[in-house]
Amino acid sequence: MEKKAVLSALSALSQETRLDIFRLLVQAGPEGRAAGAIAEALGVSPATLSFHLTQLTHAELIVQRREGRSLIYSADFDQMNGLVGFLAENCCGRPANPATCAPVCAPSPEAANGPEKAGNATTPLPRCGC
Amino acid sequence: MEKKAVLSALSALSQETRLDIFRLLVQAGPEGRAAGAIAEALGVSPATLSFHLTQLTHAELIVQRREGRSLIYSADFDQMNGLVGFLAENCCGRPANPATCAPVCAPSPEAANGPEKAGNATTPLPRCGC
DNA sequence: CTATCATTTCGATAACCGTTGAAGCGTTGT
DNA sequence: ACAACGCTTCAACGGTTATCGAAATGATAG
Repeated sequence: MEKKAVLSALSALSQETRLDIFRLLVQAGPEGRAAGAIAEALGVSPATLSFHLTQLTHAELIVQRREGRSLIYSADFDQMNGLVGFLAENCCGRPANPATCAPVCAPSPEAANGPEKAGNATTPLPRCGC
Repeated sequence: MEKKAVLSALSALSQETRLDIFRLLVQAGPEGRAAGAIAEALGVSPATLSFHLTQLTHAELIVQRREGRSLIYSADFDQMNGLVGFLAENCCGRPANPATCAPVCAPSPEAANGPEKAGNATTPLPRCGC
């Protein structure tokens, strides 16, 4: 993923309404949601929503398709993954130090279910090679 | 990680100079870099750099410490991880669909070394529970 | 204690961003 | 063909942000 693309993705997500939209679509999965449904769910005016959807689309974070007279938007998961990869790239320099960069490279335990010990570095961490 | 914190982190990173600074510090690891060294490495004026370092510090993405007459800045890896976790939270709704959200939850193969098949969903993916 | 060095703060300017109401465009149903 | 509907585009405004030179701060070294 190129720096320019990452920058526009971060720029797009750095706005509360757009972050809400994106997260809503991430949680909605590939089925996505109609523009009107998003507007209602988040309580924003159609004009404002359209503006933000354009921004997110231009940042290539979401994708549009037509269904009847509605426009359905859904998250672009590949792009989202590329973003994370870019930030963690070459983390902790070389040689890598598992003790410090492990949290970045390994999925967070709190996102799965309960909090656990984060220090079980038994398996290598694929993202940065720690 | 709270939405407000995520928002200010994204906002801080959505600016080219700050993204450069942060990535430089991510790659520098816990040792960090002096403000002057960062300014030289990125070719920005001291005043401008200081402004951006303040922004990143206020977003809690980086941390400051003193060493001799220099101020050393380093990335806050916990915060970075929290950011990623927040974006992927509850991805693809319930029930989760591994086929579509796997790329988000699993570390990207391109960041490790060479590109591989991304579809080997043999083990469960901890971040979103797919 | 003074000089020097690294970094920050100040003040001002120009560019960018988010929001809104009104108007426009394409699609559906009668 | 016409009216209703969903959504987007337009034009304009108020607020925020990035950048710079100059001056101030804080810490070290001699």
